[in-house]
Amino acid sequence: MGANHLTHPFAMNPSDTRLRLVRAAEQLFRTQGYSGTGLKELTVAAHAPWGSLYHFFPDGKAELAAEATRWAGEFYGQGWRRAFAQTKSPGEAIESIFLAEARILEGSDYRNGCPVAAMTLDIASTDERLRQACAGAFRGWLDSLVEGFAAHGADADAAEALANFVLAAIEGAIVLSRAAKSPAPLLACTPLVRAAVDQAAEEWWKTG
Amino acid sequence: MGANHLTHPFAMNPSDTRLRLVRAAEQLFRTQGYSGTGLKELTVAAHAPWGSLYHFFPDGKAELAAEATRWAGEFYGQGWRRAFAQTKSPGEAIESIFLAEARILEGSDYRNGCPVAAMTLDIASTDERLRQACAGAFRGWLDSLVEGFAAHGADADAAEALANFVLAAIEGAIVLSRAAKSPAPLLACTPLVRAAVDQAAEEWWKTG
DNA sequence: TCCAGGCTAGATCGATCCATCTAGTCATGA
DNA sequence: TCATGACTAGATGGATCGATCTAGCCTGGA
Repeated sequence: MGANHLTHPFAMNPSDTRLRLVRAAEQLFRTQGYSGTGLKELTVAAHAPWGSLYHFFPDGKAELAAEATRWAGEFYGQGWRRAFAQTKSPGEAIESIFLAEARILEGSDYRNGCPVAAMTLDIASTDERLRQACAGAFRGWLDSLVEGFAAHGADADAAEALANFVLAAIEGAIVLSRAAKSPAPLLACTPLVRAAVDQAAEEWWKTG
Repeated sequence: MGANHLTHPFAMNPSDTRLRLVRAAEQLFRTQGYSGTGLKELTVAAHAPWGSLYHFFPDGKAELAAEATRWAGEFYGQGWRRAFAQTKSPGEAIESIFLAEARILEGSDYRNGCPVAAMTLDIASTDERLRQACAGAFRGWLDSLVEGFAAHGADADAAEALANFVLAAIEGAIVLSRAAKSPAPLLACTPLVRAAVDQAAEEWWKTG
């Protein structure tokens, strides 16, 4: 194994076992849901020993799921912020986000949907703590969208409404594409969502 | 088997135990997902004896789920067709569908989401037969929307794309509202989706 | 050199899962 | 009246669930 008596600043840091658990959780929950994923299966996928799971997450499955949700929230939020930074218009940014999602789906044989949506439909009604974790992740994504819109002159209310609309369209289109095992629903939505965003942006431009 | 020299038209009909099982399945799957729902719990909710479950659905949970999905598909599809029949414009119909969904969520403390979406995220990657059942239900809903749009002069391609867009927005908005335990996301989407539909309808009117 | 503790490793527990099986009830029609 | 089969009823099996627990490894610091 890792015989590193490292002098390293990361010596007593989150061993990468912990990170592997979180990433395996995110990966499995997004494909099979929360209840559909067993912890045994999860530790095997993470190449982590069973005992480590309860070492890092004493509260068990729910705590791990909350962490995976938080992790996914930050990860995708950053990607979306990058999409806005690398494009010239909000519409362009949204389109790139949709197309990126289509690639993720195709590349995973339509398995890798949204981990937060999967968790929400699975346990939002059952586990209040996890419901809040999901709500927090969605809120983070909404914020990244609102930020992007505001940077192009949108006022707060309009940006919030448009962000909800865009996020809903993405989440829903992912579900449809997974069921259909085809990128068609996602791709069909893309130009329509983009048109709505472009139109809104034009409005901000005029009134701003 | 089909020994129906029946005096009674309902002689060999689904006893209502079967229907109760299907409805309980639809209800529980939509709130807790497929994997998150136990058959024991389900039979209790349906006031059905355990043995009846495997009498009516010899292939067990998956067969019951497929039937529940089909049932939900037809049930909601009819509701949507009614929405088009009772309104004057496609935009109005879509708005009424969104608002009806908001009422369902509020009335169930944000438990009753979409049963088909829940099934999709839970087992679309695992059980091909159930994935197809989900795809079929979504296809039925898309058809009911396409029909409604076509009745107002939309051409086939435009109607299909718009239907995908509308259905995705509904499904996604439901997820967001469930996570937030608030009708806000759904209500924020409504006017934006309606605007897109109204705009498309105006286009059909001009070109038609 | 030796200790403390972060971490690994897996045995094991009771609960619950889905499915099967047997036995019994009841209505129907010959 | 009696046989048939649809349906009810629940005990039971075998697998798997999440969680707990003990034992031991390994490393960095005393």
